[in-house]
Amino acid sequence: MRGDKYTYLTTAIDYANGPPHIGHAFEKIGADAMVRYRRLKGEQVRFVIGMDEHGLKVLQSAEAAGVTPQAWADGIASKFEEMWRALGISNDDFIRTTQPRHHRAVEVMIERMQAADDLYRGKYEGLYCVGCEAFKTDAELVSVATLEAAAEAGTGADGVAGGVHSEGLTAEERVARLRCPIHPSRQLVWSQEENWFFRLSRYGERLLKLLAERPEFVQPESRRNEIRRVLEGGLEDISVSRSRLGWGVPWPGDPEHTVYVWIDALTNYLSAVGFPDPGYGQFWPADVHVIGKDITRFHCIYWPAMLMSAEVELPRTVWGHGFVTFGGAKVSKSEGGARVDLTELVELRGADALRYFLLREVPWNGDGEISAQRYDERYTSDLANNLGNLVNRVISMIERYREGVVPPGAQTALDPEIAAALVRYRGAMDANLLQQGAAAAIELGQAANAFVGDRAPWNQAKDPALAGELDATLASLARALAAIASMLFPFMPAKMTDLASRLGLEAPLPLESLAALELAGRRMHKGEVLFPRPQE
RNA sequence: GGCAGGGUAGCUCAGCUGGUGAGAGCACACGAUUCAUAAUCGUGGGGUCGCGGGUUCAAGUCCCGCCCCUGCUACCA
Repeated sequence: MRGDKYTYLTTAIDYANGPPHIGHAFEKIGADAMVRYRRLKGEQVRFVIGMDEHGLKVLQSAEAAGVTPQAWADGIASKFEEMWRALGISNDDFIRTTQPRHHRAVEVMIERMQAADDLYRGKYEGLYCVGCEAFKTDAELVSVATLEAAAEAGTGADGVAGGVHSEGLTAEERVARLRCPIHPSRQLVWSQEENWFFRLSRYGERLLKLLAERPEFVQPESRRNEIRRVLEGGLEDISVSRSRLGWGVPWPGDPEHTVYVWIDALTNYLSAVGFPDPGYGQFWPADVHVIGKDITRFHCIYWPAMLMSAEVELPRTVWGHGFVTFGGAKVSKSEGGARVDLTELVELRGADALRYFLLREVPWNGDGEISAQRYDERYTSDLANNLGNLVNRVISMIERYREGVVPPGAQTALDPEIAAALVRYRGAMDANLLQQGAAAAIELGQAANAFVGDRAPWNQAKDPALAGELDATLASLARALAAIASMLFPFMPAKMTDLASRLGLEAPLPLESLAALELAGRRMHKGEVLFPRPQE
């Protein structure tokens, strides 16, 4: 219907001020599962991940490390790319905001927005921290009273969480009462600078209309309701340039300014597919922007408004996933995730087990809690006992009773269960409910295990008159394993490719081919235990 | 403070527009089985369904009040 249009799926680009942690990984793993599922359905997919490398924090990190900001960004970017390779993330491209192709796209966006008369020079004023060389918002500030309390408690300023409510206070009151937690001894300055502004206020009605006509634009629903509330409250124009910050895309025609984060970072989704060259239409509009729920506003308000202004088609959906918490602590991208070392977690049981665990444990449309104990339990019960053991016992029996070759066999009671599991699986995966998709596969494993008990193939094998029954038992079980290999491939690409090869297949089969699957004649081999039980 | 969502077995959660004895998975106990990774299958114990009122023949399921948790409340990404 859409010709050879690719399915285009993106993740948020990560900010280059620190190494990757589990919050970054959760998002990429989930997005990768969505991508691999779509490929399994036969879609041609473009999957892009990237880095946001401009801005103050990158500059500061680079200075602290004594390197140029570009060198700093290069280092961080390579760490991220290494991690994505280690986790089996199948992105086709890695866009970086310091690349020339991105600068070009940003410039064109600005030119178009300018042509629409949506950009103007205005004054931005607010509390400015001289130490940080940056304006600060309420969310980034603490009150003097809070600092004093912390000092009394002996915890110091480091542990103080930001976040104040200063609406209604005069500039003088704000200066007197609020401090930057990074530079608590310095007074903030009420300052102003001339910036470029985007007439976001023009787009409120059109955005409300967008939500009404295309509710799927913001998913899941809980995120959509939040966005609607913001829109109903009315929009103000936003400043989109900075004059005191050098590290960014120079503002076209006004090189004293650099492009501030919104137009810069969000435009990556276009620059990665070649915008403004006409070929970008092969990929654009994006089918799904996968993002963390904390940045839905930027993707569901700023971004579509910018695209409307520039007369570029809007993405189809924005998916705002939730967060992983570890022992109650948020481990999102912006919180550091210091309590869980991602590299250690990958090494513990391998990338595939981690991918499975996260997506099985944390709903893709909400938050979830993980722990080391939980990982143990989930791995042992789902992967080692249920699935791994099933693979082992089925292939063992085929080797023992049929020389390792799948016999031709009639349908059994298990086959309708395979079909039913596939229906549930597709329903869940099409709705991006990855957790439920994984559950459907494991439930099929449980059904297959129960089926083995019911049929007792070891008894069928003792009576030559039951040879046909035994054939049917083994053939059905083989079909179940092939189905599971495909269903779990988006979650565990390496392990399921391994499983497929043990089943005599080159790779997990496309979903379409599972309906009328015939494996007779395939030679199976058991191999090493697929998911070893944790050693005690 | 306002808005939104949530508080159901030890843990993670299903329970849609009110109605047969309140469920699943994991964990635990017992039984069965031997193809298999001390794995598997079956059975069972265990819950004042946040608290207090109310509507109704009947309420986790509706209404009111309260307590607790989470998210959002716009220019950090």
